[in-house]
Amino acid sequence: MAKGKDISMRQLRYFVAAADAGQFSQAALKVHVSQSAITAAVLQLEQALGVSLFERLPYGVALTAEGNKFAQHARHILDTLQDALSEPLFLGHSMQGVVRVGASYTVLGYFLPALLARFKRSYPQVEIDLLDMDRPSIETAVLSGELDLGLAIISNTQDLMRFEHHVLIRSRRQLWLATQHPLNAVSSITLADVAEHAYIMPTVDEGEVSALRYWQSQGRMPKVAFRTSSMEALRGLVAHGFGVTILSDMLYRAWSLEGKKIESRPLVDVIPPMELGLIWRPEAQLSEPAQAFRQFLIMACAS
DNA sequence: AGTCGTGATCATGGCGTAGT
DNA sequence: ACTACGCCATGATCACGACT
Repeated sequence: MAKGKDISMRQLRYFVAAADAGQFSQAALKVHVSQSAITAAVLQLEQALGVSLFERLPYGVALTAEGNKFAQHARHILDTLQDALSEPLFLGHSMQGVVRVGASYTVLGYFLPALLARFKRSYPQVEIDLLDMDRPSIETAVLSGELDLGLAIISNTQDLMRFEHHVLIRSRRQLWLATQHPLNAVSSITLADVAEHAYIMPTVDEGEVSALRYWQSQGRMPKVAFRTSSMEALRGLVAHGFGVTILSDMLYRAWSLEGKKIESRPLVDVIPPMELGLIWRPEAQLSEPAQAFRQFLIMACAS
């Protein structure tokens, strides 16, 4: 760094885009600049750092070991900046109070923990009183005012008009199956194909009701071999080839508890996505901390 | 003067295809 | 099965312009 060149946020943005895309030209499309701008930014970074960040391949680029490490830092820097820009820090540190939040099982397990940690950093004095409840109980408690906010799979909610709501996440539903499962050899999989094979029915968070809804609308029924409310059991059964299931990407993990691989494949039939959302009482005057938490979730999920 | 972006152009290497 | 060829997408480089 003899010339004392500074590293800019722009360079980091382009670098991360390139690392994500694996191709400079694709990264260029994503950040709306020309390919040469990406090349230049990466070159400048490499010069400033004194290491090569990418291995140049015939088709695209691949991160080097150093590049991979630096990419983690770069992502963290960009995230931190994003947080700083999107969160009202000036209010956050002084704000105090309790927010009563009800969340259903999968929301609690797969969605909330990371977000709660981030919220805590910005609003250290706000306490989130988190309750594990099923969706109908959350809805009743929100309407009666026992809860400030409810977090649930609102694609299951019958009459959403009773609430103010905001959809935080739409998650595509896909087929989960073992690597060696015969369906994995089929190029485009339909519900009719799935109906031929043993099906593992998840019962947690109304999994059965929501599944049967789209099965019935296609005029078919799954061949249910097992029912379980345990996600880990479900993963284990799928990974060992005892059956397949259809669940949202939010819940998907590539490995079962024993470390066996689980594949996920799209279905050609139209299956409604899982919608995770926030509900609150229509005419309720939310407390400041509750408003802050609501706003935080909406902002965090928008990006 | 310095920064950032663009488009034209170049060299490289994989891939498909036609011919043997 | 092998080879030679041309096509194509890729990243690198350069000259130039806009902006501050």
